[in-house]
Amino acid sequence: MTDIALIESAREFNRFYTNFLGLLNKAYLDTPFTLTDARVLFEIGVQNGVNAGALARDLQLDPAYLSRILKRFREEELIEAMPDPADQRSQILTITAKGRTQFEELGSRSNAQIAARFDTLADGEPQAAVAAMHTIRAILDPQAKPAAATIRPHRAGDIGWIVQSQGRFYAEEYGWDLRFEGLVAEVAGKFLANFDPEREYCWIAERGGINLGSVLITNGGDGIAKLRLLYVDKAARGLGIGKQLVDECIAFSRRKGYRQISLWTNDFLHAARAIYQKAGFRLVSEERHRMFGPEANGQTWVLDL
Amino acid sequence: MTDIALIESAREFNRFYTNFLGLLNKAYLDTPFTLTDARVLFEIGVQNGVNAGALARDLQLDPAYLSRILKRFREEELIEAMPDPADQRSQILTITAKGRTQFEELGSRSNAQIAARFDTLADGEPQAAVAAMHTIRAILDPQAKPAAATIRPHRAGDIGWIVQSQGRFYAEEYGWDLRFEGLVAEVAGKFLANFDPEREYCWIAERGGINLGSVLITNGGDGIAKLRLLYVDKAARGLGIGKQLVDECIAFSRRKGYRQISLWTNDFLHAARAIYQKAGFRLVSEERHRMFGPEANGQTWVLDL
DNA sequence: TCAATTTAGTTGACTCAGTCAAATAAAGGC
DNA sequence: GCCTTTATTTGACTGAGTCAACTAAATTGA
Repeated sequence: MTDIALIESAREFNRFYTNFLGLLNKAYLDTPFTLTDARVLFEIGVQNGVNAGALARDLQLDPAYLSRILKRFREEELIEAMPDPADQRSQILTITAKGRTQFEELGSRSNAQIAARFDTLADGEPQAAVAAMHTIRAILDPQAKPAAATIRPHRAGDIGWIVQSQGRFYAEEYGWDLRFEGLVAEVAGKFLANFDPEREYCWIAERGGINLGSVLITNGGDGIAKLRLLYVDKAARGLGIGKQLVDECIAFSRRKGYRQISLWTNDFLHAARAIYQKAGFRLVSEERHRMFGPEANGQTWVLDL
Repeated sequence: MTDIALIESAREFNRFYTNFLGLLNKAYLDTPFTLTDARVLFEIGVQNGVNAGALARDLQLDPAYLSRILKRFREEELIEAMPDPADQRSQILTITAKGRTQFEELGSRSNAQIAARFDTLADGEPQAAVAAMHTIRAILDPQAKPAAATIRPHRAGDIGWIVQSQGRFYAEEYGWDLRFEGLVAEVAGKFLANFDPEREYCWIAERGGINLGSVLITNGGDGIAKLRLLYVDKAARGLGIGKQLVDECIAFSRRKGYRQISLWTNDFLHAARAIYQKAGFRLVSEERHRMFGPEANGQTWVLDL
């Protein structure tokens, strides 16, 4: 039986968000569409080829009411409907070019609306809000498949993100002191200050605007690529992101003609070591250290290319 | 300018939550009240003695429509309305005993509804969902924000935050390239790596768990304190945070026996320069540079202590 | 001090979003 | 082959919510 305080907190949020959405949704008055119209067109745009009955269920609309909306959309040539070959009773809905234009117009207006709201926020607040939205969605709608993480090159702010998230992680999980964060900052700072795009790279894993992971390749000289600062956020572990990042490093290093990749890790990072081992890295040395407070076991691994 | 991926994530969540609330709100069909009725009674129950005009604004309801609902509630003896002594046009609304009973009945039904949903979740998930709701509320609801920022010493992750937010800010506002972010990372990294708590400090301005500003004092040798990386987030400007941070620096530097504070800034940072001038700093040198791409005018200021 | 304007709330008239029921056509089950 | 169920459509309707005009009270400016 869930704690009453949690329930009341959820209800209070729901009252707040009902108002918040009410404010956002008033904007549809600037278009000829009602909110429900927009929801319908949008859903057809997103899952092109949807079944009308499924649409009514997804959006919790009265089928009779939806039918009228769809009829009007057909008349306005925003969508096309055709009988499902598998079941002549059912209708398959697809968006037309004209409908796609309208869909994009609605999308732009909606984007502008959220942007206007998010632009008033402090740096980090939109990310924190969206990360929280991802959390709620994942809990309340487990069937919704989270979008796959994409991997992209670094851009402004990412190096700072690397420093912040890894600094915080190692402090909280392993009790490492701030010298570690300082080292990460210096390493990452040098990477940017002396960046050689021909032989060095930084990959960022991201989903829905939220950074989830990172890794760098730097030029160690003598044909050796250095794999540094591999990290996957706790919330995104087990999804194969770490492996994807390491695979990118290996492919890049081969492409750039390095003869070997070398990396330093600590033995308590089990998931990372497993990735390295499966990728063919071998352990070449090991040393205990207290560089950041608690005693730890540093390891150097290499992969011949 | 907020990242489009964040905006689209927020919109997707809004579509999902519109449906989720739609499902919850259908439950009102089991009572004689509409959703709007319930929102009205609930809000009067929560802020007993509310002004009718304020209620209409808070709930974004047409005053004519609200008037009819309130009339019906008066007839059903759920609420009482009396003219505001301060303004006879205005009505003060209070809930009656009967209304309170109904308010609690609605509350119970709503609690049961959320409980039914939360009880299907795994252990810890309701807590995680509600924590996420608090996060969203705290960010999006200006009224929920504490007005004042607090200033605290740095902790794990803050240096990364400084690198990220300033790196992004200078890139977006002034077109500086990533070498600036690299420099900030190195400076801040050295600060942590060689930190002398007796003579150096980092202050962070924070509100509601979100960082809003920062500044460092480092030991420049020869009795000179260096003021570095002063920054206030766009969303928090004009609140006096910058001045507070600079004041902290001056007080600390005097306490630690420095003879002078020195700092380097760029002339386009007008607000920062105004703070320095008001604090008594004087301009001692100036030089044009292209360290980070576009040409800029660097300035060194000092304050004798 | 007074007239004009604005504000708070109410009532009349109305629109149309959405619901319910009955209809038709197609599919499924026995 | 017949009965039941499902998908969709259309007719009729309700009532949530909007807009305008009204009254009473407060504010503003001359």
